[in-house]
Amino acid sequence: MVLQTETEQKIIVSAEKLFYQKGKAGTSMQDIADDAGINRTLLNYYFRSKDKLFEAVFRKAMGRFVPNLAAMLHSDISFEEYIPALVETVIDTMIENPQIPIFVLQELSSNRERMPQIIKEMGIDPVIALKKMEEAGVSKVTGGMDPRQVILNLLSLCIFPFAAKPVVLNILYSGDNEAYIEAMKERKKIIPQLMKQLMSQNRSR
Amino acid sequence: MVLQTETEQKIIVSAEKLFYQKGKAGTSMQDIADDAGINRTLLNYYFRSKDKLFEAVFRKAMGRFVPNLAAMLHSDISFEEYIPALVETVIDTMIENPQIPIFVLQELSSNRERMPQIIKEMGIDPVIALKKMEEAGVSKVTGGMDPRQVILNLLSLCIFPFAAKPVVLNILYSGDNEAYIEAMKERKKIIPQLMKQLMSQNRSR
DNA sequence: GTCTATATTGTGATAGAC
DNA sequence: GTCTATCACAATATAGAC
Repeated sequence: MVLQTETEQKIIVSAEKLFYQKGKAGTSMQDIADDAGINRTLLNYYFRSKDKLFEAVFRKAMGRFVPNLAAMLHSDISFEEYIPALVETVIDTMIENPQIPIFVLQELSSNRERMPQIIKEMGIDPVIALKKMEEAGVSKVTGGMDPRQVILNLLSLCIFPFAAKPVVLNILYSGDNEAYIEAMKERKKIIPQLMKQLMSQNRSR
Repeated sequence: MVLQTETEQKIIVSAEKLFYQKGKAGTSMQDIADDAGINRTLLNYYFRSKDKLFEAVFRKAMGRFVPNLAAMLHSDISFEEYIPALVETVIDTMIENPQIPIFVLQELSSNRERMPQIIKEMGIDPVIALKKMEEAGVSKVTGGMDPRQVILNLLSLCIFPFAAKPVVLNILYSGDNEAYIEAMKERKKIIPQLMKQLMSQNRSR
């Protein structure tokens, strides 16, 4: 994975671009070869099959987010303190590659058999994660609200505006990409504030 | 659209099911015919082409949400008061068809030319919408926070947990669909509360 | 490693019999 | 309205020359 020929890299770059935008089924090997400016059979030479090539791209995409989420779920640090850094990392990663959330979610939903397997491979054990969350004080801090709802709120606020980029950009920002990006950057400050408010609000009731 | 033969209905039902799950490119006409238990050529007889069939399914899916959102954006009622009913409607619709959000978002992102056109056709004019929002007092209520960020927060909290259902279900609810649905129903109460807190919190600063 | 040629299967769509 | 037969083409993949 570290040592790659120039051709191999060109393939990965084009495959990422097209798979992200049009999905696995919507992208042909020919499309990728054309985009990379190479012969189509080279894709098979380097990756053997479309499935294998896709898997490589998919795992690379997952790998940019899952470690961050896994770190949060397994962390011993106070959940509340962990939020700002997590939000910053996740949003920065998505600003670089806004198509990843929708890509990953779509492929997971059309491929439900492999889901649990991939999740496990990525190092997330749901049971342990929930236990750690409570140990780390999430349920105390949220004043009785199900910690899973808190996590859901955080993830929703971070990820959705990117998953829905085409709609958000068009409807709310009139197609102005600069304005959209600025708004997303602003959310790195907004979201931790909101989470803090929500959690302290709940605590005081 | 009102009077449909039995065959036509079978086609739509199967097409919805498969397009929702596997997307346009991931679904063949044969897949749909098999699922409906009819001959493949009947799809062409009734809908002329795959594009036309898909468009019918897509518009039907959009039509379940856009009117609600458009009603909110164009409404004269106080934004704050409008929230609980909107959240209830939207979440109930998604509980019925959890695959729609990811389906719509994915197809919009792989088909960016037609986007603005369809949005406009559905009766949402971004410029008017934003103006109406401010007239309706959104920016006052949010105490200076960009009203678009408020809308984004609301939509994120409502839609994301469904768009990410496969992940959420597996990681947070250990694959227990009953528990997942219960949690989603609970959000019909949680989200309006959160929004209210967020907006009054901002106002008092 | 890179190309041409080719095998095989799948796909959307239509014509025409019933 | 529904079927069979058929078309034109695109898809993945491999064998073999260079």
